Amino acid sequence: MWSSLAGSVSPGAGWVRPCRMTLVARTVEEAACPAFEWVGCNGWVGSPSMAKPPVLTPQAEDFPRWYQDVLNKAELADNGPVRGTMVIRPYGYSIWEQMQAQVDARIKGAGASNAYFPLFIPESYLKREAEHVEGFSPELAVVTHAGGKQLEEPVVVRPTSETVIGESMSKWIQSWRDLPLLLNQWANVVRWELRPRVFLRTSEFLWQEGHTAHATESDAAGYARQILHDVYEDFMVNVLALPVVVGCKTPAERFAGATNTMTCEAMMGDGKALQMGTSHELGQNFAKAFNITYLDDTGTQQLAWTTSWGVSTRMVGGLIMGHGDDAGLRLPPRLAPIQTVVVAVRDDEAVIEQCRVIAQALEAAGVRTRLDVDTSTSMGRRVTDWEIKGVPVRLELGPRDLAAGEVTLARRDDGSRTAVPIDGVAAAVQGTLELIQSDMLTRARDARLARTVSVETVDEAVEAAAVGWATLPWDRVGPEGEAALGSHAMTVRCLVRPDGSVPDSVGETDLIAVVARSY
RNA sequence: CGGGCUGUGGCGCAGCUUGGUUAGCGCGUCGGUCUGGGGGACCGAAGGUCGUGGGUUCGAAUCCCGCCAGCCCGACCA
Repeated sequence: MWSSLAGSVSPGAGWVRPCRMTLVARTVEEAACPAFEWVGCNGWVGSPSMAKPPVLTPQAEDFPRWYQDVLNKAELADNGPVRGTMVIRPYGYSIWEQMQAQVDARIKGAGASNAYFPLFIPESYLKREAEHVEGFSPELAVVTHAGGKQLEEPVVVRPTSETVIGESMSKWIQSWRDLPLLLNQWANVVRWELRPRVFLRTSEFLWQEGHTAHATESDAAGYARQILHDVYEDFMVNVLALPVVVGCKTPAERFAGATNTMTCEAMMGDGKALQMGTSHELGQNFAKAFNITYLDDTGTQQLAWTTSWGVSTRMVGGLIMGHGDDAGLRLPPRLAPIQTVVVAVRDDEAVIEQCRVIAQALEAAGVRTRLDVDTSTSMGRRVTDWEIKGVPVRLELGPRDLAAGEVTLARRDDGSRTAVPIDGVAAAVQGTLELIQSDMLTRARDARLARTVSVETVDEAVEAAAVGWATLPWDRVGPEGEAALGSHAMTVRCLVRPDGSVPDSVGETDLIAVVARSY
């Protein structure tokens, strides 16, 4: 619909700003909440004594509670009746649908095709790959009874589908001509969780899981990286406006059964990290377990090399916590299900008619538009509601605007309001949407840099990661350092090269570890 | 699984210490009037087996015991 922004995807040099430890001393409150943002956005910042109580719990007061408030008041999701499950409400689901559509298009662009594999997996399948079953068994939901009697072999509800898909791959792949086999499925999966959080960690969630088989290790490695960069990083940076750090997981943090796990990590509004998506090289582990073999062009039987990769509804949580402020959600225009809302200020025939005309013009220009002529609800209430829902641009039209031939354009991201002529408003909105998209990315990147500190020791990293992220040489950490970080509820989120690029393997020298608290 | 806590209209809470007629409050919901440029005001209404089972008592939301559910904090995960 509109051209992609100029910003390049690759982080390049200078992706982390080295700075003094003094910056670390800033409290979370100071970093997250500059001043009186809670009063609303702009306009009146009345005296605190007169101010109404904030609609949402301020982030600086209680970030988890703020998150809960946003989920409720923006009508994104409820808790389900079974602990750890969630009900995704229509507005929340429309956000997910946007993610699906735009990720799916990129997946197709990478050559993969969608298919569907069963929810139920024979328990024995999981057991075929030792590390895999060990990693997942604690969180498996297992069906032992069905059809009124006990099953001969229990079936597990899929926690991920490497095993069933591996079984199909072994049937479908005979020759080198069948490779690469590039599959994807959109599905729900179940991982029984002890500490659930809506969107971030629930016992059931929605995701996309890609599974591919290749003739050579380098083909598999290349494809896993193609997905990582061209699908995930590109989507997160250019659509979600979240400047993710992309790197390799340490062996301790690897996916169960993988030989290499690569990740996109985003910083949330409270300085914690969130794993937004992963792409795995599975080596020949699953090929061996499921006998995925092919005849090469010399007639020799060979084991295939497989990959898997996924992003989930967790990204919705990342979007909320990555961009949200004390007035609620802030959606980047390219993702927003509603990009612009046209609000009629008064119950006035001419005003409402003009609103309709404007909304039609916007739709015709390809802007996802909502018309709000619910004048029985107070203006202030409607404005607040649209802000909580994070709609990027709000057009307010009342008798005063109409008389002046103007409409008031309010930006959700920075709270600014300007009058624009009604003639040509669609073009103005389109321009503003592009501006918001790039400003949100810039703001998020600056915020992350400001809270990322380069240090030299594990102890310094512990201090720095209390409020943000720390980077330090990986050879100063090692398995022992990783354990030490764990005792402070911190982890190495990923390993990157000094220039910010993704290592070929974690065995490279001079790698940098990114340390943070995480969700 | 170990430690701390909570169950009262849709949501958030008060009441319990010291038992006493009709269980309150805020938000939300519904109706109405005035309003309307940043969660408007007023009037009226609906909505509750006080988690559950037992016990004490003339009388239990309140005291005692059991059970259940949930929340927060410590080991795994997209």
